[in-house]
Amino acid sequence: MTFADDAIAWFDRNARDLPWREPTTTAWGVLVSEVMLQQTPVVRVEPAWRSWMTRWPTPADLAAEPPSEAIRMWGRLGYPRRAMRLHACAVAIVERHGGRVPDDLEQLLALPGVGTYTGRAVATFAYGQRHPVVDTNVRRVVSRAVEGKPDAGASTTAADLVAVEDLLPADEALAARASIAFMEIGAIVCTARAPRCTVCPFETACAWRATGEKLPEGPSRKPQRYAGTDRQVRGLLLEVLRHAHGPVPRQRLDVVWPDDVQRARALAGLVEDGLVEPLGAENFVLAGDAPRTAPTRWGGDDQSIRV
DNA sequence: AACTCGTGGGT
DNA sequence: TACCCAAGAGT
Repeated sequence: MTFADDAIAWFDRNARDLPWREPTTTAWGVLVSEVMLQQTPVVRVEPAWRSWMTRWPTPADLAAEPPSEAIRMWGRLGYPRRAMRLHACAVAIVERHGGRVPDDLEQLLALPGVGTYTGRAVATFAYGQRHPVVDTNVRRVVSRAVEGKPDAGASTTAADLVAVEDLLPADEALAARASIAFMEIGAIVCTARAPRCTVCPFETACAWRATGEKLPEGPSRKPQRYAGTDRQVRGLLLEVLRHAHGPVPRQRLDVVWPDDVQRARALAGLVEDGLVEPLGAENFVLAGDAPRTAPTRWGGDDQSIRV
């Protein structure tokens, strides 16, 4: 038996029942799930994914609306730039690929918000191709089971892709199944802090298990602060803008954070990222929500019309 | 290569 | 309580 065989056998009995794994899920549904799952736990993604797919069943549906609607629907999933990139991704899919999510890896990787992991995940899980799909779970599993090390590097390297590809069965369909199985084992069994080695399909073959499965003492990654950072301030500002119907006066943003310098920097960052647009000197809206002025056939006065 | 970018649940 | 960490991408 191999790691892949054992992983597939385990997955067949233990896989979570997630909506984006249903056979009827489209490639767009898979892509949306993968972007939402970037750094966000499954339990929070699931309801958001259902709402999103109900409102925008195809890339063209999303592309037809302004980015502001995507940012609002994103809710509190975190890292809202992902919402904007997913919108840009939908637009690109319509423009470059006629509204169909491409099945070619190079074309996938060229889409906004689609990187090394997400591109391969879509090619593999939506289209059944054979690619190494390497996320934090897979890096950890391979690091432990194959290399005997308690944890892997912080990001995916070219060497990681090669190491994982070496584990994949030659058969395309089996390789795709092994990839989702490796991820699931990392998410459910071979977890970062409290691995459940006694129920792991790799228990007897695991190189790390053989060494006594010692976890490193300190934090393996650098501490991730939040309180008091620009990220927190951006979150507070965006929360106000998400719930606003019309333009938001600067004064309403001023009250969310006392430090003028930091607040201004955070707001400028949101504008720089394209999440927020200034409207005149003293008002702000989510990207795409600016009322457009259009000429009317009744005369010269500009009239604000929502488009 | 190192850094930024949200949010919330588990321990 | 504070800290860890979660299907990463872009610069």
